Amino acid sequence: MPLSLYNSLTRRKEPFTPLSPGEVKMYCCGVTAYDYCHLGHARSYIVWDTVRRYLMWRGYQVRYVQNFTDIDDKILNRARQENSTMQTVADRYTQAYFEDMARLNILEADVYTYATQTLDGIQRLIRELEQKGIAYPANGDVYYAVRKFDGYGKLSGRKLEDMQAGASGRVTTDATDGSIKRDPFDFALWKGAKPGEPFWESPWGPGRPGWHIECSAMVREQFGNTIDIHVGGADLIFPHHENEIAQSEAATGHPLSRYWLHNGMVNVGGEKMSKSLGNFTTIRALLDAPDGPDPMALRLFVLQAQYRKPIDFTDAAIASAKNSWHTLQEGLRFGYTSGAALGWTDVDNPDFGNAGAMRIDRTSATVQAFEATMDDDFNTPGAIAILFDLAKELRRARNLIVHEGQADVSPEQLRQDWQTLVCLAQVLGLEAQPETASTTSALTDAAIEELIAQRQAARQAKNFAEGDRIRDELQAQGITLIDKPGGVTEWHR
RNA sequence: GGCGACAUAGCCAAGUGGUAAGGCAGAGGUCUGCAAAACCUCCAUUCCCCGGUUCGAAUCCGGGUGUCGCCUCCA
Repeated sequence: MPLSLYNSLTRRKEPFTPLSPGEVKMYCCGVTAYDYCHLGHARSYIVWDTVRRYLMWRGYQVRYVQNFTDIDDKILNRARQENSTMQTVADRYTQAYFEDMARLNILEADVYTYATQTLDGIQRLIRELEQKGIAYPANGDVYYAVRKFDGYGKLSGRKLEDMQAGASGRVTTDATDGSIKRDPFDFALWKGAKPGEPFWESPWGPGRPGWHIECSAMVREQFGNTIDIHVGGADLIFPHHENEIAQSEAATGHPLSRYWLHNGMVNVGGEKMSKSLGNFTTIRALLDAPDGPDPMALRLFVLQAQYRKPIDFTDAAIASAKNSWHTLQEGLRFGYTSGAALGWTDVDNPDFGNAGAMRIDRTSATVQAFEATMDDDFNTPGAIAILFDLAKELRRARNLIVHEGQADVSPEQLRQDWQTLVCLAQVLGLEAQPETASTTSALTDAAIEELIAQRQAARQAKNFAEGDRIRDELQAQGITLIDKPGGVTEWHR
């Protein structure tokens, strides 16, 4: 069964066939580096990271390019506020971006592009558009004449006439924004620098590029005329991606991208999370909160909804994701917690638990079901349900081993299940680290046994308060006690 | 006003013609001094509403209602 994905350009699901067999050229619109990333950004990059991972799992060689917009009015405003420079501000938030994404287990792009490093390509593109009569200079600015491009509106499904007619109340103010545009929908390719603003020299005078042109130039520089998949937030469809298409296709005469994928928004109380509404939570604020979720729980929160649908960010949703992650995590740690008890001989191997080193049966019913689900436009909620089946099976086995001494499934079968879980989870970017010493206790086994004996004595003396105190003390150090019939107390870390 | 989505249990969420996955929360039972952990079991006769097509619809068609996004920077 082929991988099919929903193409915003055609507004339907289509089978995926790349330009060159086995290779995928993928471009993702990145952030404007003027502030810390919020959960909307988190969702977008988690989703595209997952798509990329799945394509790789499916055997495609993926070349993934993402940009940083480091020239922009908002960065400029920020720099002015702090009496700093655009570059300083952009560098700071670019660095923060890398930190946040690493925590969310988002793979680094093959190439990161920066507006400040693409000036030549940008100017070349603008010049071509100018030569073709599609761009026109005006007072140091350069604008794109949208009416010169027949396909304008094909991605967002709108017509200039409709926008003009309907937008009467909102765009009329355009008439006062200088009136140097020939049409209110024309957009800036180049902005002339006002006194005191940073600038780059150009054939049209000193200035800086408009926002949309950088992506067109970057894609062309990195990939050529046409790529396979162009992704970004749904809020970029218009005008950003529409304008990218207009710029690139008018210049090259070729389709910019064969498939356009867009992720749904993160909502708060039913409204889009955004800077302008002020209802945003940054990734780091959420993760660093006293009772904040594990980054993997956040990842799970995002992937438990289909990527095109809106998701509502609420405390309850995060709490649910935390608990869900706990279950998955237990399953993922199965090899570390129970492998030795099952007689697995390679638990001390450096590669033990490493998905990349595992061999699993890709024809198994479980893997086939996972692929069939993911093939349907990256149905991660369905895929996660499969992960839960495996994780619960493993958790059950682990508990049987802890409580009864042995599981009711063969070590070989458990090995296969565990490896399948680890590998499939990794495709979704969900990974659990083995419990480290810091999360468990520094107590020696002997010390623990001694405390348990003390508790046993207290309980026999009906001094339950003391007994419970010892139990709580051990629990606080990550030691769980299990009182079994017959006065026997077992424990595990 | 234009364009586009979506509406499934207390909450989140799959499922696009064959009789409702999964997660969270909750309930009961076993066990316990009480717990915890664990194990077992239960938890939508029904998919926003009204019509229609069909042997059969959450799924298709028509109409309605509601919510959201985009039309300005936005992941």
